[in-house]
Amino acid sequence: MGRSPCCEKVGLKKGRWTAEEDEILAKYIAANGEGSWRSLPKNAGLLRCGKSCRLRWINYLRSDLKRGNITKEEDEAIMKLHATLGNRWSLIAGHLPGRTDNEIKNYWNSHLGRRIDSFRRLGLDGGDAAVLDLGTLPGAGKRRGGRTSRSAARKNTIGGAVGRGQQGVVASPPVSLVQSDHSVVLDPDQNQASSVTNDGLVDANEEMASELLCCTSPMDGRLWGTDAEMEHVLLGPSEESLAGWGWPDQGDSGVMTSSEERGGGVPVTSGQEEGGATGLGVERGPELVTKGEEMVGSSSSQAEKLLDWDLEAMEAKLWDEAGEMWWHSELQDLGLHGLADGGYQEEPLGSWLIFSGTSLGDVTALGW
DNA sequence: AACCTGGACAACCGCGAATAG
DNA sequence: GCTATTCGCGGTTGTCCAGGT
Repeated sequence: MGRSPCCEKVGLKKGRWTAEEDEILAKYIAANGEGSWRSLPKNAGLLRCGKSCRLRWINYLRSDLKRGNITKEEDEAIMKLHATLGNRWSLIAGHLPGRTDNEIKNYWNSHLGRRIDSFRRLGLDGGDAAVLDLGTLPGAGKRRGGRTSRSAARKNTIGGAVGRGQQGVVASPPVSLVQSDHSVVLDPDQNQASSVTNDGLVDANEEMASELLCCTSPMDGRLWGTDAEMEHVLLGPSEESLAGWGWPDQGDSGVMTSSEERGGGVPVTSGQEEGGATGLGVERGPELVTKGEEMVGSSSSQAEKLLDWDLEAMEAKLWDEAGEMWWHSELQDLGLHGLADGGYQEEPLGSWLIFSGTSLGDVTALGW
């Protein structure tokens, strides 16, 4: 049985609300209160769907809404809450007075998600425990519109270009792993992961903790992780650790994930699992590629897909500053230049970073 | 100066849950 | 208990705008 539309759509206005419409809606609700959204537009004299009126009121016109930029404290709260609650935006919004679920969702998609995505890309660091301040990462700070830099010219979402609006990282929040309605967070004080439900912490699983990635410190809001964890961030947990955790089995589901559509080979769940449980996306990288191993064929190709850094822009910057592509010669020194199928020919800098084990610190020391 | 591009945010859409009749 | 309706949520798309080319 199909559902009847929430309201008669013929002749109804769509798109941006005008100031006049806002005024009519606000006055009507002030006089009659919220609710009865279906009949509201007709009674108020608005050519809008009741659903649209509700959205407009909840997300924009309500007097208790807090306007203005998300504060640093709110930013940190969102990070922490998302690590625990996942994409349950309404629940997160419930902890942030004056903020709407839509606002937080948009903020996450355009700010925090990208920051974490950047962190994950930068996290292939052979050094000590990586600790990055979110505020220092790309995407931090309020900014409106406009192109950013040369790096913006190349689409840098997971697996490459995605359709407008998909915003890449949305489907795979990296800070927690979910089985059904459980998510997993890591307590930096105890260095262990805990399984979390809506009701709160329910059990700790140290074995899982050793396998799971964690990038967010719930305590101070900074990205956090040991070398091993950073490796997991980029290369993914082991097959065994994911057993029973709803890892999307390519070919079984019959539903092509967005990454599969892109041919990326890095499965990403759609975010909302069948059956109502909100599933955080789980992203797993290719097999671990160890420095010093023979780097041929699919392994190195997979590593490059995983690493999908903005290598073109990075190369350009290094070229600008160093005046030469010295990594080419280093690859030659490693005896790797010229491999037909290594993948690095298209991204020699990426290959050099992988093969040489150059760390984030090394790259940033170069001014990147 | 005109066009292109990407970021930010508002709004829409579809679905499931809850509720009313 | 069944069906229709309403509500609320999360994902997605559309639009605006400003910086880059």
